[in-house]
Amino acid sequence: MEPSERADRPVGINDVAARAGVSAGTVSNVLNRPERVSEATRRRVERAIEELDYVRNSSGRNLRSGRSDSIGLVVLDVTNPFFTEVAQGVEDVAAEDGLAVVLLNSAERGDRQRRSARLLAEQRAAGAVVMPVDGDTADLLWLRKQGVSGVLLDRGDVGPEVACSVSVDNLAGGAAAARHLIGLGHERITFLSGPEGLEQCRTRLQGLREGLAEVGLDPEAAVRVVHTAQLNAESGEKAVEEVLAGGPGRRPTAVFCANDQLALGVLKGLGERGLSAPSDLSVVGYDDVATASLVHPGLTTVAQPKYELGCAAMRLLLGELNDPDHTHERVRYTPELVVRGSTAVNRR
Amino acid sequence: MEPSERADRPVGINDVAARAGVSAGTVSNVLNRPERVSEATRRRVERAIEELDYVRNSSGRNLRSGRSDSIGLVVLDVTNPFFTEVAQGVEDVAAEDGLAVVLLNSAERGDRQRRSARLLAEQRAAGAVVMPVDGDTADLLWLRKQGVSGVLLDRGDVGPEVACSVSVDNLAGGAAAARHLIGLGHERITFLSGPEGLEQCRTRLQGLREGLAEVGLDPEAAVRVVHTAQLNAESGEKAVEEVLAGGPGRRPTAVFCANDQLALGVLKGLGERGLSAPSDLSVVGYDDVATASLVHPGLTTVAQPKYELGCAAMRLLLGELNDPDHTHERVRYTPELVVRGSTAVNRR
DNA sequence: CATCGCCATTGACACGTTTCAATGCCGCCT
DNA sequence: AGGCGGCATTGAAACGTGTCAATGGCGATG
Repeated sequence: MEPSERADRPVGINDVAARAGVSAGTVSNVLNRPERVSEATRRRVERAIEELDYVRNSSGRNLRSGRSDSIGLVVLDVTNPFFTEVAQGVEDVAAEDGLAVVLLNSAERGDRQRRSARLLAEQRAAGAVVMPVDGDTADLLWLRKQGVSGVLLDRGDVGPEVACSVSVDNLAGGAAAARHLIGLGHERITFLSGPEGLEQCRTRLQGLREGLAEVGLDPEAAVRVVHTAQLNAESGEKAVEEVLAGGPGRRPTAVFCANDQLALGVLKGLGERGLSAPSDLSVVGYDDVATASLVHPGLTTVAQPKYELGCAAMRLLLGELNDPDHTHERVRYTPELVVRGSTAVNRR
Repeated sequence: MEPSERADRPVGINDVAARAGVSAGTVSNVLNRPERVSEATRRRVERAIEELDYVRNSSGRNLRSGRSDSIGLVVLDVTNPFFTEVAQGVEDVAAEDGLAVVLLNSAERGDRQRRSARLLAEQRAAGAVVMPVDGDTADLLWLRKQGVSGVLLDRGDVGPEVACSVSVDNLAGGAAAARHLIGLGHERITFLSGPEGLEQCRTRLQGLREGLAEVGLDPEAAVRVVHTAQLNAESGEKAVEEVLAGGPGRRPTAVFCANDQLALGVLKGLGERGLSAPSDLSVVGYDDVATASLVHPGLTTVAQPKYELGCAAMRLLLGELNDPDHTHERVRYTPELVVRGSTAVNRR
């Protein structure tokens, strides 16, 4: 057996150069600007690369260029299908330009978001797509100050003078839910919200109220708000009791949840009490995650274009990276109501 | 306003050194071995770091050390909650040791798995946790040859002489499902499998057969296999027709699905035909994803310790990274059946 | 035949960090 | 007082790559 590996020292560009009988610079050219090197030597170099199993060292490369060729995607909860679908969109578009995507999970925690931002800055990431915790854009701005272009996605808000952003019109989403429920004759609606202070929830609630006001209903009287600790199914399930109990007025005939996860929890909670949607309570969710169409009855929900959201964000980022004098853009989608079985006309 | 940023050249360790009136080496020491530097200078350096907003460049650091401090996690489908829960486990354990996790999505495609492996090799990742596409461990082995320690997770198989691995006993899982269904009086069972050739599916099926044989039933007569194109809900929904049609014998009274996603699709498909589990068909899934407990009826399923799987894999990897003379281990979990409403005694 | 220009290739340097042997300083012991 | 040990700090080298001005060879042109 021949000594195929002369030493355990990793093989570098110089080893390849030696083997092919050329200089290191030429090898680098073969890798990065193949057109500048003659056919013959290019083949010799390529063979050497293959024979030595050379893989280039991106530390060296990035050090030299001052920039890495991967972008970061900071997501609020890898476990939530909404975010992973967004991630798909980002990945697919990034792949078109040969950029690698590093998926980072802030788990809705400010400290982890900060850690992620630091990591990306240390790696001199080419860019970042950030869905900020609690709409806290400080880390995004810090990243930009460090020279890492960042795009804001889905939450939070910054002026178009500082960064690109992609969002969905939560006001319109809330209003769409309102119109749907009104059309079915519901006039006492509970809004099941997440933790207090989430801008996202507040806006959807406001949309709901405005939708009610549109047809002359008094939002204050018609809607009651219940807060939960987290935007997940468990919280939704626990909240059922409080939702059903009703407010100072009567028991509600419909509930509009800030989130599909919450809504799914509510559906489960109803089942456990021998009740069900829509006969005992009409239920509307928000997001249209895959599960929404799998449960029975299907969940009526305000659908967000998740995949497109990711694509759009990545496109904006690419635009900023490639175009030297780029001007920030704001892309805003309008959500669409998807009607399934969890809502029906009010019979009370 | 003072010129807070003298130039747009990024600030490096030398700028910090100059500002603090020390050498670059000392700054490096403050960062990496603070105990070697005197209290006074340490504070001076820390102040300079803060004032200049210095963040260290990991390219330089990694170049010097020959190794990066992040590990890669190659996952089959970011969209599937099973994998994201595993990812959580990996992340949490990695965080204990200050390692960053780069989540890469192979999307069940061999070429993307290869690309991911290449990326990790180029970055000289500290290690990798790989869930191989089709059990194809070639890329894992290649990574190891490149000096990147890799742990095998959930699928595929390599001897303990080449790498650590973590898996769940699919044979036992299949048998558990079998015993449950037999106990309920089912004797004609359809196994709803994924694409042909998936080792994972084959083993679960074999477990099912062995479970039946245990009580003297003829596996060949009792179980029929239906293949789907993908392991997702859509495929499951489409397969309902074929499942219900039954084989050369009678129509089945129960279906055991290779995957919760498939099972959820089946439940939906039944509903669309005015049928339901468990009265028309008992349904058993595999994985116990969150949705399994949210649908109505709840999905009886073979639960895998997803989070623990991720933790275990990362622990093994850490062990290999820290212990110079490390010997590979094989960790194997036993799944547990979770009984919910989608299965009942056979009344036919 | 001499000169010019073109093209492929080279060689050296820069990127930002870590490491390690060498330096200088101070206090302690004899 | 002189010498020695310990400790904080320094300076230079090294990591692997990309870039760019300089080099050398070759063919074409006058």
